[in-house]
Amino acid sequence: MSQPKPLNLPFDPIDRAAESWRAHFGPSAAMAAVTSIMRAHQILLSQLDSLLKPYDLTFARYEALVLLTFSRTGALPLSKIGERLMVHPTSVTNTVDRLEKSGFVCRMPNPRDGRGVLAEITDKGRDVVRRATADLMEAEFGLGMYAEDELHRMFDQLRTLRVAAGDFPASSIRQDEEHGGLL
Amino acid sequence: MSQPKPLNLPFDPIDRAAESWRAHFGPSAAMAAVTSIMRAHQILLSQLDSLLKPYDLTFARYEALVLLTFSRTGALPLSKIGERLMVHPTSVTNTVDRLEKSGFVCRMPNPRDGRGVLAEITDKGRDVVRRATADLMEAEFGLGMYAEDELHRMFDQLRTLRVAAGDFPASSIRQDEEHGGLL
DNA sequence: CCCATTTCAGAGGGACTGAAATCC
DNA sequence: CGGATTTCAGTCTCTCTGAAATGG
Repeated sequence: MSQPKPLNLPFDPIDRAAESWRAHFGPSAAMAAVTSIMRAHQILLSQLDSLLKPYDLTFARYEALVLLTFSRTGALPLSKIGERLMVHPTSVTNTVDRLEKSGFVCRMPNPRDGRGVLAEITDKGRDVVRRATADLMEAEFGLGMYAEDELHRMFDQLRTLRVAAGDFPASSIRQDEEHGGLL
Repeated sequence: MSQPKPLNLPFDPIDRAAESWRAHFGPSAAMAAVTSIMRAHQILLSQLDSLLKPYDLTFARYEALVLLTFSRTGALPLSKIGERLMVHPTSVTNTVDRLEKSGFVCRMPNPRDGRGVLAEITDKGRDVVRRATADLMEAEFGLGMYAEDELHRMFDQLRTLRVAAGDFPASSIRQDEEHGGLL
């Protein structure tokens, strides 16, 4: 990932593909939607990663570091990190390896479970989170073209997909988190 | 990528992260939205890729093959493929390499430009597209939990991001493609 | 000569499998 | 013992950079 590349086509490539799709296979709103999500992901990830590059971070590593910032003691078992960030155990090991090499975390034995390992954020790690977060919020996470209520609607809309995928039960959704209405 | 993994948390990890974010850095709807897009991408890609795996295809390779199906002659210059699919030239070479090894396309010299190379879809390629497409439409591209108007709104909403990223000009958007209203 | 197209070599990140070690 | 946690080795796909070859 580097630049989001301007692309600068004279037309919408996804819309054009959707038209061809309609002609060949019949209408499929899902095809246009899924392709849009793929492209949105690519745009956002490349913007965020190039923003974080000067800090020797990727978005995945930044997320892990922020999670540690949020924890009371600044330390979490790797298994907990994987659960919260929804990534594979071996990916957590890899992420923590890189963060450790950068000096942002250090591994500690888990005093409450001899099997476990804690990743603990260092002062250097807390500092880099502060500076990187300021940059990300300034850049509005690459979503500055949306009003706040649009962002809430996007969150609500995509949550339907996450619930259907079995991430968590719909029953756990808090009432005041519903933004799809007339707000 | 393999399974979308049930995850089965008792709570929404993104919502929980958003709450912590609010407490530490102040409210940021953008953070929750961008994390949702990341997770949605992960869920959809793993579902589609595991669906396409029996056909020796990934979603990226499938997209290229479909693009060739849509072309009049069944052949396109690699540069055109990269432009339409929004991928790097070297990624196109890689994609076509794999499709060629699977026997789904073959490389031909471009009769209209000695520098160029055409990727031409084979009969075997057309056949695999037919079968894979049937599977994908049956699975509704992993978006079967949404009504059609919701999918249209999602497309419209994400198009704003793609326009802002410079993919194509807003002025090229066709009027009858607007679904954000009262449809 | 400059530019476009494509390929190749190499690096990087992320995600996965399977096997092993360690400890509950 | 079974089960959980973590690591390691290895594979895979995609993406990018830089350099080269070819031809408009």
